[in-house]
Amino acid sequence: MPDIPETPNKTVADVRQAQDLLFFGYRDFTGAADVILGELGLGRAHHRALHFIGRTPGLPVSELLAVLRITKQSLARVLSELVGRDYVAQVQGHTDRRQRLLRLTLAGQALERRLFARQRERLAAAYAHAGPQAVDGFRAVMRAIMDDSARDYIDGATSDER
Amino acid sequence: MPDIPETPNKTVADVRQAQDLLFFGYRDFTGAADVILGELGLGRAHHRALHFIGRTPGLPVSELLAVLRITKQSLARVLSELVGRDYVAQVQGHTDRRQRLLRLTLAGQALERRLFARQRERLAAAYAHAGPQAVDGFRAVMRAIMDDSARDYIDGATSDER
DNA sequence: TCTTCTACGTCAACATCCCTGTCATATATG
DNA sequence: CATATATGACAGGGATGTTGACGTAGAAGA
Repeated sequence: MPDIPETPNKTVADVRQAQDLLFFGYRDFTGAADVILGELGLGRAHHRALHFIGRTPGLPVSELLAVLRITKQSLARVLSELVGRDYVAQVQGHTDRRQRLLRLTLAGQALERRLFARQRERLAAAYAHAGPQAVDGFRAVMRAIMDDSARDYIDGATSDER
Repeated sequence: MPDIPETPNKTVADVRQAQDLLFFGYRDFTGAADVILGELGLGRAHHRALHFIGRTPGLPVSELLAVLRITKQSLARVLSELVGRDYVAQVQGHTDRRQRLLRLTLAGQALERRLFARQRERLAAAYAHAGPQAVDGFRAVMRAIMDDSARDYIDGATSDER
């Protein structure tokens, strides 16, 4: 299998390196919040839900499902626990009353801030170390790696209330 | 809780954005290989093991454990399956015969290349779109985000045989 | 109004991947 | 020989994901 003509060695090395970078970077960035999550008996799935609810207050369940790309049942377990512990509140939609619009409670906001703080420390240090130009490059590459739908979501979703 | 003095809004927005970028970017990059893995009845854990074994042929089990940061039992299941399917070969260490040095078989190399190809397409397009300067920035930021130990590993581990 | 579609919740059953704890074996090392 | 290390294996459990089926409330069109 000659992969030299189609795939220069440089590209191969690039991809291997990118795999490494993404694996370690993602692991250590997300892992920064694990201590707090562990204390509370929560997992990363809870963190992800808190993040996206905090990011877009008032989003309906269906949208959160689409963003996380997990099934309704997987989310239900996580979400019911977050609601049960009073981190997340559900209110009936105004235009469509079938919807349950999700938002963080005050306790949920406080928790998310705690989780956030750990990741903030790490990221702020990394950004400062790499410099603003590198940060722009990081953003450009990460945006280009993800699916179109994810990129659209990031672009469209401001912190607008619904 | 006044977070304005210590944490400017700009930083807060940066961290939120970085969470989004890393979540979607990592998900879609790793997900690129899922189709092939699914066909073979393998999971991402297998892919990670194949990647790091292919990257550093002849590494002992203990080192793979340290890199992946999972327990011996978690790895054992994955590894025994890869060995059973003849994707990975174990050879006794020469200097320390207790060690089982891991390397990919020819079938393992072929599989890893297939998985690799999917991620390569996505990454090559992203790198081309973002440009070389952005790629440098991406690398700098990802390196700065990860733990020191991970950065050391990346720096030290070339594709040297052992 | 009646029918159909949509948004959501829930239950059962199961798969993957991770964990802790314990024990055994082979080999290295002092 | 005693101890430490590298690895393998077993029991049991937990978090997170899956598919499939069913029910209810409400929206939306014929």
